[in-house]
Amino acid sequence: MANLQPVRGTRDIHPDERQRHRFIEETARNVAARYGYTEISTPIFEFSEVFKRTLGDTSDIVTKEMYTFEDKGGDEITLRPEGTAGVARMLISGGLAQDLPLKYFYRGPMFRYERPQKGRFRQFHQTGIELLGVPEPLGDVEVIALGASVLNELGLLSKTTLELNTLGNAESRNSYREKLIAYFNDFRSDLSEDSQDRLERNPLRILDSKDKQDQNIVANAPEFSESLDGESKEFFAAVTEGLDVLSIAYRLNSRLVRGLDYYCHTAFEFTTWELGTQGTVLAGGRYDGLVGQMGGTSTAGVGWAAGIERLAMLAEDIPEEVRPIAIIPVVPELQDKSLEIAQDLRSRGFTIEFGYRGNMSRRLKRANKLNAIASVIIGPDELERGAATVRNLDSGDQQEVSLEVLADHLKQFS
RNA sequence: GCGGGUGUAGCUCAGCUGGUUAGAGCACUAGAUUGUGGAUCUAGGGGUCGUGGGUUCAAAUCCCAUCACUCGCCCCA
Repeated sequence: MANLQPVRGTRDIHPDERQRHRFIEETARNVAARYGYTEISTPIFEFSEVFKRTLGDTSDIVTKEMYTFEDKGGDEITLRPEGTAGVARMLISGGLAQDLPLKYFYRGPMFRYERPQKGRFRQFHQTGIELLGVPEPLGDVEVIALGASVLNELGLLSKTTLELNTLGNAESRNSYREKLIAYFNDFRSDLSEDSQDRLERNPLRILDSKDKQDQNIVANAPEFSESLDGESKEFFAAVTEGLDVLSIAYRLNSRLVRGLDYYCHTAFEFTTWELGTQGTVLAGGRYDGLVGQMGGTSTAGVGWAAGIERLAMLAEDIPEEVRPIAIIPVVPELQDKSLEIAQDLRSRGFTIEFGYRGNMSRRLKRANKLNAIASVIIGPDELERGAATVRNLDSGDQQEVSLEVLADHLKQFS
């Protein structure tokens, strides 16, 4: 514990930023609700197996990014690095396969042991949706449309590009994989060190390498589209058609691949150019193989996850917190009376700040700093007449108001 | 895990090639203003110069290590 700093890659979220996060979460939750998605939450840790079995042994998440530890009972536990595996596990352990289709929304912290960077943390937050039990391309369309709606409501759709690709079904993907390996093997020694490694573990990854030399080699690599079989092509065509119907703009990107093993068919990413290298803001795809791989009855799935920190960095029009009304006793003897009034107003739904100490001037200063919209000044003179002074802190106008109608009068400020 | 940059007050930073008690603006506290905030003026509090070691008569300043942050690679939301 060095100097009471938070653990690397974790941080405190102060009120202003938490407000931004909450706005994003609530927007996503509301939009998802309109599509019929209801909120769930799964534990933030699971048996390590849950992630190992589903994410694939070759993914970086499993090989180097998991927060794994043994608990006191000797079980191997992992803090969740993403949300989908937990939802799939929930489907199986809850016996929910008979209630398909299911539509879930979730939000919460995720954990990855990575080197922190802009827009990347060891504890970060995602919000996401999962659509289970819909093998039709209409599911992909709905999921992408929902993602676009969320970005739109956040005012961020214009700052992003939707990139779209298909990984085809399992057969198509395997045959493409073989063609790629054959192709890249001829250039093996010319590939970057990273890509030589990828050739063993995850050849599709070479396609989006940022190395110049790699890109030259990739330029002539076989195209995915040539390996797609009839079913895969048809599926993808239906997805793009649906997006066209909804006028959702996309850019086909045959180099877009996914790090996680369970994806098939549709893969998509909403990317921004405003966050430097961590530009992916909302991404997902279809994962029909996941539930089966985990040991449940094979169930179709599509979904996405969005990074809340990243969205928060982009979002501009965050609604401000409710502005309080300050109650200010003019003399110490009126503290109790003021407290009663404050309590009464709070019970009626008003947001009330009660300065704790100091003379009137001091309390007004404090009210101003709290961005109070008005103050109710409780003074002996008015009180004799059963009234208080209400001051509008934006305009400076003030007037005497009978205590009986105080609450009604204050409604103009909420 | 790998490479580059940065670390001085709560915040933004100044402090030249080492030289006495380390500075500014903003913020904070108090007063001018014993029934009126946002402006102004005055006074005040606050810093182991990230941490540890080294060089030196002398280190915020030079060297090494370490930690944190940051940008990029890997990977990803």
